[in-house]
Amino acid sequence: MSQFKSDFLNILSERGFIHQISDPEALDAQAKAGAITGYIGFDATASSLHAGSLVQIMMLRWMQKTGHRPIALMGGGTTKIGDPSFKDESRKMLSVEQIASNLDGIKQVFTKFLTFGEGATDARMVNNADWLDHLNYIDFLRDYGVHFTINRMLSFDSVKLRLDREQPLTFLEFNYMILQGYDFLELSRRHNCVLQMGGSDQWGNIVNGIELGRRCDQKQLFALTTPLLTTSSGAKMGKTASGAVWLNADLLSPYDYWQYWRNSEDADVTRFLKLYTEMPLPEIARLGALGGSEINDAKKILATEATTMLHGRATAEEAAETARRTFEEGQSAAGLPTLDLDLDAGTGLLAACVAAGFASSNGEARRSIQGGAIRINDQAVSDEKLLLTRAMMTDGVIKLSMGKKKHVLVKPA
RNA sequence: GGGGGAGUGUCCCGAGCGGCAAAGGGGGCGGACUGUAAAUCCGCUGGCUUCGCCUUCGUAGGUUCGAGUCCUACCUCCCCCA
Repeated sequence: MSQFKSDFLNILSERGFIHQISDPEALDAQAKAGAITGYIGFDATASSLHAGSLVQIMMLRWMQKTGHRPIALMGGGTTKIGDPSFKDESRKMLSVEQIASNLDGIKQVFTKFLTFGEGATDARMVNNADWLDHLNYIDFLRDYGVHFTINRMLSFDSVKLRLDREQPLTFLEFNYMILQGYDFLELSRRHNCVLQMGGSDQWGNIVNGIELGRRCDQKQLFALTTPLLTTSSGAKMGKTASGAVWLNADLLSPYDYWQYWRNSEDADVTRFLKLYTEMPLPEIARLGALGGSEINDAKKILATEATTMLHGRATAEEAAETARRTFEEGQSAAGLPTLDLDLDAGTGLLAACVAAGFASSNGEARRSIQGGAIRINDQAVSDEKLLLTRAMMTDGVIKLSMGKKKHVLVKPA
């Protein structure tokens, strides 16, 4: 991609955020000429965002850092519909109460990445329920429905998956892209917002908004999408076996968050450093060039920097130190998750494994033990009927582990 | 309204002459090898008080010693005709 004139696009481009831009030259010129306003929408489908949304959040942050004004749009209204883009089946409908409580959970994370306020480059948080909830159906159809043709909407790739699979695409969901387009128009009118960013799966939806802006207000709006982010082996960002990589600390501890980045694949390190940290590019290039086992140092830096972005420097360092003692010295480092159990009467090993989250049933725990996965104080155990008692404690705790990476410190209740 | 087809292990895809806890993938977890990586190989992948018992194939009934498999009704979806 050629050099841009604006800092904003240059940085996004160099760091690998850009997949497509609707009219790069014109957007670049506007961003060069003065502060622009751009937004990204977030739907409230869960009580926390996960690592998959991190790229979007970082884009908003860069936007602010380069002198522009970011808007975080909460999908209080659109979540009631559910985005069908590239989904092979419809999502369960969320209750209004559920959406409201999800929004509360999601909001907190933005304050860590953005500075909110009323100033020219202060970030705003708005909720599309503010305008979507009160739309008058007939008026809306007459004013905006005329600008959309079914012919065109059916041509979008985002709905093809559903249609090709002969899965139902309800009229409710089909309206999602219209409402998202309308959001863009509304933000452009209310906040002079000219840019919508999002994942590449959002391209179709965003372009609809651009179209609407042109037709209704003769105004040029822009789209900028990020590449679909996967790990080198093709897994989606932000999902692991044990579930999503949540950003809220009450759902995923800073230690586990640090571990997520630490376990990145070699081939991803450079890309991730660019996207998920603010480290200067020359430094990243140096780290990325490390070969063999030295790249582990780069991964530790990635983990600590990425965790710092979310949880702060001190917490990140603490997670790094806990990991260092656990993995490099093999100690039962304080800072590992702890678990209170009855050690006087003794607690069965199976129950302890379930309580520690190593297994979801006794049967699963039993199989893990038979497979040699469970260790007590770093000694493999094979007796599934074993009782955990005070006699096993060293330094007041029993270290219970599964595999190389999962450890819990058991304390007397 | 008429005709045809589909719904399988609560992660997904998907086989399944009436004997089935149900083939095979993918994914995941664990082990070996390594560098807390990748690749490769091996094991596990419904629940329990585990020599056995219990619950699973859209839902509810029925036939049968025995039903994911056959019959009936219903639900949901797809296609064709009206």
